[in-house]
Order: sequence, then C-alpha cells, then structure tokens
Amino acid sequence: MPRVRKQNETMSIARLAKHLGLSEGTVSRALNNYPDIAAKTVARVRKAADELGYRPSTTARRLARGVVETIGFVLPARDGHQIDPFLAEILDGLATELALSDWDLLVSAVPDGHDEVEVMDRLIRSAKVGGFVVARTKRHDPRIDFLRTSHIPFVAQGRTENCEDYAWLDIDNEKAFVDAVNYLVGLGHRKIAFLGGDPELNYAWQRRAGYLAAVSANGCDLPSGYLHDGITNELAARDAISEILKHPDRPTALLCVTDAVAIGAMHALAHAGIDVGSEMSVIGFDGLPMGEAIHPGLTTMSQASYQIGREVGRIVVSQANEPASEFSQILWEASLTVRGSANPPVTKLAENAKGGIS
Amino acid sequence: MPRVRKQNETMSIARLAKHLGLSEGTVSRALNNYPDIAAKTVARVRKAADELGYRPSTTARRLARGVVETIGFVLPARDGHQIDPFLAEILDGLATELALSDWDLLVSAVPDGHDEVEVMDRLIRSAKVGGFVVARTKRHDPRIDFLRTSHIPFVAQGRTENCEDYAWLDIDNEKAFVDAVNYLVGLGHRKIAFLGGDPELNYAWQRRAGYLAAVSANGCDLPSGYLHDGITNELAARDAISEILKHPDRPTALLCVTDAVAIGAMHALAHAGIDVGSEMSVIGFDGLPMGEAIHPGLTTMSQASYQIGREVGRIVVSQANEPASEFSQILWEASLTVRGSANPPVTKLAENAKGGIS
DNA sequence: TTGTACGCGTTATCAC
DNA sequence: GTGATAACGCGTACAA
Repeated sequence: MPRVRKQNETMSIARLAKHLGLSEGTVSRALNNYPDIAAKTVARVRKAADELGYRPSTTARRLARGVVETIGFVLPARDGHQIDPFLAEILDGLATELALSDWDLLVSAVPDGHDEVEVMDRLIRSAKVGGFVVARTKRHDPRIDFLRTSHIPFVAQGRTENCEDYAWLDIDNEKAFVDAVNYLVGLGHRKIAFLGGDPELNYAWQRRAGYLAAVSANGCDLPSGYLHDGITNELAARDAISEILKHPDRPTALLCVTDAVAIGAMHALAHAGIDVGSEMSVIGFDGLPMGEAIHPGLTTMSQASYQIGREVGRIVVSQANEPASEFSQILWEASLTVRGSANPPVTKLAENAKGGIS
Repeated sequence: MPRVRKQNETMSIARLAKHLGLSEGTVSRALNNYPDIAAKTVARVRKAADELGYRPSTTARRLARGVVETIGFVLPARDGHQIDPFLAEILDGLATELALSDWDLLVSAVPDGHDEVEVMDRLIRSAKVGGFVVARTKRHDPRIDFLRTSHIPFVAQGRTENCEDYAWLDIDNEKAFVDAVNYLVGLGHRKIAFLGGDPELNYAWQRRAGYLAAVSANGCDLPSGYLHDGITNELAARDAISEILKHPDRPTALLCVTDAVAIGAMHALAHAGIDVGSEMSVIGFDGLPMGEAIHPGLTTMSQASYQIGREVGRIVVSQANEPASEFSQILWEASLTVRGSANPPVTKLAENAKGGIS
C-alpha cells in the first residue's frame, strides 16, 4: 500500500465533503449545477467551498472527464533573434479571450533540431492540449496538413492555398495591397516598387499578388528591378534599396510587405540622403505603434492584431464546444492609416505648385 | 458502472501492457528507468512504445505523482494597447528553455475587473501550475508578497526593494545608467536630462537612481526641469521634450528609461527641428532591434532579453527540482551599444574642430 | 525480475 | 435527494 505521498493541506473534495457531513458525489453535483440536489444543500455546499477556498483540481477533473481545456500555441521557429511584434499582439488577445472562457493557453517553443509538427504531435499525444491555434501560415503548410488528420479543433490565423475544410481568420491581404497601390496612384504615383517577404508565407504571397494586380490594373510601369522578394530583415531591405536607387527609372513610391521592412527601408533611404515622404513615398503593413514614433510617421495598412487574437480564441473554443458546427472562415479588412511617409511625388508637387497642396 | 466515456484509440499503458503480455506496472517501470527491470525487457517495451506511438497521459501522470510540471506566466495588464517587446523576448526565451526541460508554459492574461494576484491564486489552487515567473517587478510588488506565502517555486525577472528571500534575475539598472552618464560626460556633455518611467516599477526607479548618482558624482548641473518621471508613452515623451526644449539652460543630452521612450523622444525632437546626434544626444535602454532601423541609430544600453528568459526558466525549473537549494540571485550587466544618436555636444565639437573628431 | 493492488481527485451511474 | 462505488491512466510499495 503506497504511503500517502503528499498529504497536502489543499482543500480536496473529500475534505470538503467530510467537513459538510455529505458524500463526495453530492458535493460534486452541488457544485456542478446538477438538478437533483436540494437548493439549500447547494447553497450550503457553495458557501463552505467558498469559505474554505476549495478549487477542484484541474488534473483530476481532466482525468475524470477526459477533456483538456487548453489551447496550444507553438511559437514559430525564430529565424533571426527577434520575435514578431505582430505575433506578440495576437498572443495577448488570444490569452485574454481564453482567460474569459476559462480555457488555458499553453505556449511552446520549438527546440533546435525539432520541427513544429513534431512538437504539436507530442502536445496532442501526451494530452496536454485539446486544441490549437496556428499563426503565420505558409501557402502549403505542413502544420495544417497535420492538424487536419488529428481530429482536434484548431484555427489558423491566415489561410493556406487550400483552405476549404478548416477554420481560419485572415486579413484580406490582396485587397489591402490593391488599396495601397490605388492610394499611391491617387496621389499621382506611377512608378511603384515593392519589397516583398518570404513568398512561402501566404500573407507575403497575397500581398505580392495584390500589388501585381493593382499595378497592372492601373497601367503602371513594372520594369524589372521594381519587385523584390525575400526581404525579411533590415540588411536585405538595405540591399534592395541600394539597387532600387540605382535603377535607371527610379520609382517614386515603395510598398513594403511589413512595417518592419518599411522602417528598415526608411532608414536605408535616409542614410542614402533620400527624403522619405517627398522624394520617395513609403507604405507599410501592420500598424505597429512604432510606425507612429518614427520620423516621418509611417503610412501603413493597419490590422487589429489584438482583436485578431481574441477572435481566433473565440472561434477555437466555440469549435471545441460544438464540434459538429461549420468551420468559421472569416476575412477581415485592413484599413489605411495615413501618416507622413506617403505624399504626392515631388515632380507632381512641382506641377501643382499653385494648387492647394501645402 | 460508468460507461467508458471515451474509448479513444489512444494508446494507454493498459493497452500497451496487454500487447506485450506484461503487467502495467512492469511497463511503467521499464519506461521510467527503474533499475529492477531486465535490460532486454526494457528494450522490448521501449520498442513497442515507440512503434505504437505511446505517450503517457500527462494528466494521469500528474495525478499519480502529485506534481505539475508547468510554469505560469501572467501577462501584465496592458496599460495601453501594445505589448512590451522586451516581454515578448523574455517569453520566447522562457518557452525555449522550458521546452528543453520538458516543462510547460502556461500564459494567462488578466481579464478586466480582476487583478494579477487573483489570477495567480486561481492558477495555483486549481493546480494548473507548479511554479511561476514574474516579470516587470514593482518596488513593492503584491505578486511577490503573495508568492512568498504560496510555497511554490518562483523566479522574478527584476527585484523588488526587499529581495533577500526569493530567487531573482535582474539587470544592474543603476550601474547601467551610471555608465551611460559617464559615457555622455566622456563625450563632453555636462547638461544631461532624463526621461524616466513609472517610478513604481523597480527598473525605472533603479535607472533613475543611477542617473541621479552619476550626475551628482560628475558634478553636472541638475536644474529643475531636467528630470521627468512617468514617461510611458509617446505622447508623454512629446510633452516632456517640448518642456525640455523651452528650458532656459537647454540640455545637450537626453537619457531615456527605455528604447521606446527614446524613439518617441527622437521623433518629437526631429519634429521640433532639432538634429538628433548633434544638437541633442539621446541614449536609450533595451537594445531593441528597432533602434538599429531608425535614423540615426539609437545608442542604447542593451540587455539580452532572450537570454534573460532562458536563464529565468532554468532557475525556476532547478528550484522546483531541488526545493532545498539556495535562492539564485543573479545580477547581469547591460552593455553599451554605440550607434549614431549620441555624440559630443555641438559646442564642444566646434571647440575641438581641429582635433580628430570627425 | 516481475506481478498485484492501491491511491491520486473527480465525475457518472446506480441503488437506496 | 443522497450515498456508495467504479472508472479515468499512471506510479509505486510490497509481495511473489
């Protein structure tokens, strides 16, 4: 007979029942709103539980019920040494929403030498999580393929190319970049270059597609050297800028796949003596607070990252509660935040000098 | 007799044992490195477990062992609408370290109307976590007071004023700001202003103390209007800057409690037509990657946030494993990262024009 | 070296 | 309306 290992003074249901002179079953049912317990018994049990600070052990409850009210979130492997600020906001919103629903959020990193699917598989098989949220989807994403076969609820923040049979919440990246191009064209720009990200990441691909579609629809120039892919850090942005500045037909505006890239680009431009906002307009994407703190302020397409996190949390929980329901597939729009970095091109300015443009 | 609730095909130890023709006990001991199991039995069990994809249920294991290998992390209530980038890095390092130790990381937010201690108390009492990491300590921190009485392992990232009887890892903020002042004095500055944060937060208080001590030790001026507290966002930074610029004895250098404040200040200065790096030197604290992407680059005292997160994770796990050991109390130093925002004052430059300063 | 049996804290079922 | 008891899956003291 094993010795009692930890006769903690934690208030267990057994001690509570003994204290009340009731059976454990009765106490449990009283606390869980079973209809067959006398109202005054319920009240008595509730009161005692409250006074004695009783909280059911999540572990024991899980074992008995066979469910795990925990959502897993695997931090994408860190390419460089910095975490995506957008991701941090998502995480914040997700944690908030889950806390309100009494679900937990389990955050895991991917150790070197392992991959994300492996980590998720372990979390599921050791019954640590009962659902997943996946962020930063790729066009073809092995995580989604894996989760499709895992029979646990999950939601993707961002779609994959093939996205009919699972739940997701995405920003309409393509439309956002069409809007951004149209805005620049409206300002008088015809020569618009693009600093794109990793084309494997779906959001980068969608934004690239929006740029291409809108540039073509507006009949703008698109000489080779205007479209740059794979710009994921400041160094890459700097190299791209130096090429763009050497271009025989130098663009007057620059569309960037993220605010981080845009800020790197602005730095490189300033370093090259280019006046951002007049000689070169810049537009980013994300709406990072930092974009407001730099000079000039960054005009950008904003997405409500925190709200995205909350909504994604809401979806995954509701899906866990009603497994039979249809998959939520939600598309939100980004909105233009105008600050100082994008203005009519200088040539255009000069032409319109006697117009009202200050 | 309760119907079997979820006759999942999940591989349980019972099914594995039956498959092997062994008892559950033997299988369990074989998998947990007990010395009394025949080597070839161990091998046989291991192999079968591997092939059948067996992973012990964390829930059942926790219940049997009475321990929860999960660290809780409560996101500080969000003052504004943005998460601290420094915190995100910590979280990343923490998650990585815990993953390597096979511990889990439970992240929780604080719903409106609740407070952090309440959230932590619930997490402990419902046995969801077996330890805590606390970040962003205040000088007098109710979270620490609470955890002291809770008898579970915890580590603070940052000290409180009274910090003898618990484990912490802190940056020597005071020394860092002494170093920063000395650096500015070495460049020729004598008029150094300070944009401080919330004085309740210990790091802000320590940095303020370092500033005051060093300014005094160097015999620098410290007229009223040089020291500003409570600068926690860009708006506050802007207001402070406008006051500082009106000062009859305008400072030549500005020390900021964080990079975020510094970047806000640089923006406000640029907006006022002040040339940052010559007319006004600026130094921040954190070493955010963003400081490298702006113009001019931000000279700053860097701290290795990711490494801090990892070390904090290592400490809390080792404390959980050896509860009798002494409290780790670790002080790390920040290091100066020189970029373009801090240089000799222009007057000094003019005097030394024929000296070697380029 | 291995099998047996109990306990961890809770919930569900059936008997009273 | 309430009590008794069997699961849930695993770890482990003790018997064999």
